[in-house]
Parts: sequence; C-alpha cells; structure tokens
Amino acid sequence: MSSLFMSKALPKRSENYSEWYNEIVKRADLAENSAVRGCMVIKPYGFAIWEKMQRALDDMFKATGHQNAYFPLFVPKSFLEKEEEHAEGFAKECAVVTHYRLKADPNGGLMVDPNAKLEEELIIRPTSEAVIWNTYRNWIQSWRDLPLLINQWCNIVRWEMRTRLFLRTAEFLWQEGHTAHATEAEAIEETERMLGVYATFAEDWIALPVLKGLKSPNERFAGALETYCIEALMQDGKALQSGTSHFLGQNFAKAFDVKFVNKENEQEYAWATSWGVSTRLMGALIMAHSDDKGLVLPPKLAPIQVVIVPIHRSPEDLAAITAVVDPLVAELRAAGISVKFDDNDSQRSGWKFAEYELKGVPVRLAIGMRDLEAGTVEVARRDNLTKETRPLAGLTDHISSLLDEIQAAIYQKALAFREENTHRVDTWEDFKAQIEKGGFILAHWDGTAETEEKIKDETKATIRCIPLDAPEEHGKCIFTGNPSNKRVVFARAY
RNA sequence: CGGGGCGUAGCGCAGUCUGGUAGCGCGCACGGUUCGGGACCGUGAGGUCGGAGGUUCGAAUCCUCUCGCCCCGACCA
Repeated sequence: MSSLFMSKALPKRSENYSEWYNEIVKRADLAENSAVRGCMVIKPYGFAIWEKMQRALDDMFKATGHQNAYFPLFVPKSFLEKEEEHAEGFAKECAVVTHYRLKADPNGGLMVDPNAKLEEELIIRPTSEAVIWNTYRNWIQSWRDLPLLINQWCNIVRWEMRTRLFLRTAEFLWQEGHTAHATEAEAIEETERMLGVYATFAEDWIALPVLKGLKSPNERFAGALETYCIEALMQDGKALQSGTSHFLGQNFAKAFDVKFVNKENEQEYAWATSWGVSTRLMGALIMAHSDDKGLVLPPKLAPIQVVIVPIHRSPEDLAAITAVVDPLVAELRAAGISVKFDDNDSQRSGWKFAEYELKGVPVRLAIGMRDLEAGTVEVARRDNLTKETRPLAGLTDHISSLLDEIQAAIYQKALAFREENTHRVDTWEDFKAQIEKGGFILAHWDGTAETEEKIKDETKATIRCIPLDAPEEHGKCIFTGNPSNKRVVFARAY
C-alpha cells in the first residue's frame, strides 16, 4: 500500500490510471468491495447515479413500446443447455445452486444438508434468454401476439476470474430486453433501434461519444447471429464496450420451441433480439470525464446538480446567508434543478469545496458576507474548474443554461479526446507502435477469425467493432495483406 | 488457474528480520481558538494483532497448517 492512500489527493491519472480509478470510486462514495469476493456494495451516492441512468433508459424503453416484467433468478440447468452455443459460452462462469437447506453442524455452525440436494441444479442467471424463451413458448401462439417487447431490470452473476468495481463484478445490475418478432426484418430493425437508444443515451446523458458497430464473429454473444455494440474510448486509451444489442435469429425459438401461426395459417419460429446495458456504464461515466481532483458528472446524471456552500464565521452570519439562500434554493428547485445547501457547521468551506469536487457536483455556489453586501454569489464549474462572481438576480436562469452548457462541454471534450486518439493505420509496424500509445485504430482486416486471433496474441488488441457507418474503402489487411473493403476499429479493451 | 502483495483500532499504516507492557496519522467524542480552498491546540474513547495448532518462562514477531482480500496475467459485459 502506497503512501498515496494517506494523502488527501487522488493518485494521478497519468501516473497510475487503475489506482486512480479505484480510489475515485471509493473516495467519491460510489462503491466499495464487499465481504464477498468479486461483489461490490454500491453506496447511496453511486446508486443515486445508477437510478438516474435507469430512469432515463427506462423512459426510452417505454417510449419505444417496451414493458417491464420480472423473471426468476434461477435457471434450471436443462434450460441453459438447450441452446448449444449459448450453453457453451456461459458454462464456465456460472454459479450453481445444488441444495436448498442447511442444518446444524455437529462441529458447530451450519452445514449443507446432504438430504436436501436438488433434483436438478439451478444456475444463477448469467443472462435470461433461457428462462425467458421458455416462458415465451406459452405466451406466443399467433402472429397477433407479436411483437412481444419485454425488458427486465435485475441482477445477474458471472463468475469472473478477476473483477474491478463497476467494470467487471461477479454480480452486477443491468437491464435485459428480450423481444420476439414475426419476421427477421422486424427483429433486425429492433436490434438496431435499441442500439440507437443506447447510443443516444450514452451521448445525451453520459455525455459519452460512442461508436456504433458490429462485433466480429469472435466477439459475438453466445447464441447470437449478430451482435451490435457501442464502444467508447476511456482516458487511458482503452476501449470499453458499453452496451450490446443482439440479433438472435430463430436460435432460441427453436431451442425452446416457440412457434406462432402466421397469417397464412402456417407454423413459424419467432425471431428474437436481446439487448443490455449494465452498471458497467458507471465505470464508463467515471473514466470518461473525471480528473485528478475527482469525479466529473454530466449535469443530467448528477444526483446533486448545484451545491451551495455558505462562508461564515458566526451563527448570525450563517442565519443571514440562509435567509438569502432559502428562497434561491426554492427557485432553483422550481426550475427542476437539484440543489443541496450544505450548511453543516462541522466542516469548513475549503473542506466542502474539495469534497464536492471529489464527488463531481457540476456547479458550486459560494456565498459569504461579502456577497451578501454586494448581492452576488460565486459560481464555480466542476468541469473546467473556473469561477466567476455573478449577481444574485437572475441566477436561476443562468444556472439553468450553465448546466446545459456544462453537459455539452463535457461531451465535446470527450469527443475531441476520441478524435485526437483515433488513428488510421496502414502498416503492421505502425499498428504495433500505435497500439502501445492507446486509442482507436482504424485499419483494414481480412475478415478472418484467425487473423483477428493472431493480432490479439501479438498486441492484445481486439476488434472493437466494424462501424456501421464505415465507408467502402479498398485496402489490404494490416496483418496478412489480403484484400479488405473497409476499415474496422481496433483497440485494447477493458 | 499462474505470478506478486497484504491481513495489527472505523480508515491508512509502522512494529515482524533480531520474541520482552501494542504504536503512529486520519477519523471519532468533549472543550477552546479559528473560518473566502482540505484549520489548530488540549483532553479522551477505541485492539481476542485474519483463524487453528505448535515452539518458548514469554509470540503481532519463530514454525506448521488454514481462511480471506487486493494487484498483475490468462478468461470475460
């Protein structure tokens, strides 16, 4: 353990990015490691951000015609087995429930009751396709039952070898949409629509520019015919897969015998999609914008958008400040802005400034006796750390537009970063050199899994996606020299 | 699963090599002085040193076993 942990300052991004990340998560009170290996405790401040994400996403799902439902945590092993590729993909990271009862251990404590062995093991869901499609068999009979557009918010478990707060935990929270359609075209349309929803959410709410693309077959979801994804670039030059939307074809309908009668009175298998984003988005949010002073939150996701810090010596001073602040708070709230007036007397103003910077509150107002006399307030921006003194009059309108301005500025900054760190590369030498520096690399690829694998072995770089908007461009594969008709995006990834 | 590190007060650590009354900083409680960028002084509370066994007059320290966590790889959202 280094002495960094004792200091008030965070580790610097430039010196130790992953230590910076871990510390920011803990010190900003977002989450902490739990007593259970690989599982995190999401703390109230972190959960408040997640709730804002959920709210915005849920609204977007509803607006695109989806309904929420809830399916069981447990998946019978026989269900998971039914779709072969799916089973194979998830088998090695499943938690398995084998017994349903404990009993007193003669040596003290409790023991698993050997008489309580389950007839069939239950898998704690790593994803819910199996359970849901088993259910859909009963829900779908006719073309009139389609499309079936369902989402669920839940927790899932994937027994990962190595975990990191938010980015990869053994248990995590997510939403999973599972839809059934009458035609292939409709299902593909849905897959792309939801990818679009994710991209819009990432850009408009997280202020995170993302690339939309297709996964290479190697990186495809187990059981999918096509996996679409959004990929974002983090400040250390690594890519983060931030959301996926899968076109599942008829694989699950066939595995679970989900058939419907079409308008011609013929039996057909339903077409499926699934799509999800998880608490990993919290990791994306943190890594995309934050700095060496702490978290930088986009106003739309900040639990507290404006914090007001009084600067005073005596209780009388505080009372005078409060008399001015109270109506201001009311006015800001009436304008739909979330405000905290921190009149806690046990910490001094300087401490509070640092604390709210660590927590990423977008706007800080400071009001002292000087301001009271002048009818002013100090307005500080978290994103660029600038301060200015402004008149109290008309402040609410100013803050309102300032929050929009900050939201846009954070996005622009992240976009500029991505553009500066996206490179077109045409030779293998350049590729190897550039991958060490990080960022997205646009390069030609011959389309084979073997080449992709070799590139990964040599450089740790993977194909993040084949961009949907990639222009037709003839070139030679960076590795084999074989012909290619478009550039794909390579990067090292989380 | 390989490699490394670490379990001592709520948190971060020293003490372990070389066995001898369990310490420091932060935090916490109380009192006082402070207060426009992480204040200071004083007093005080807080520990089965991860667990089990062993060696010893005596173990945080030495030996054996064991449990757990973190970091770096391989694997993955």
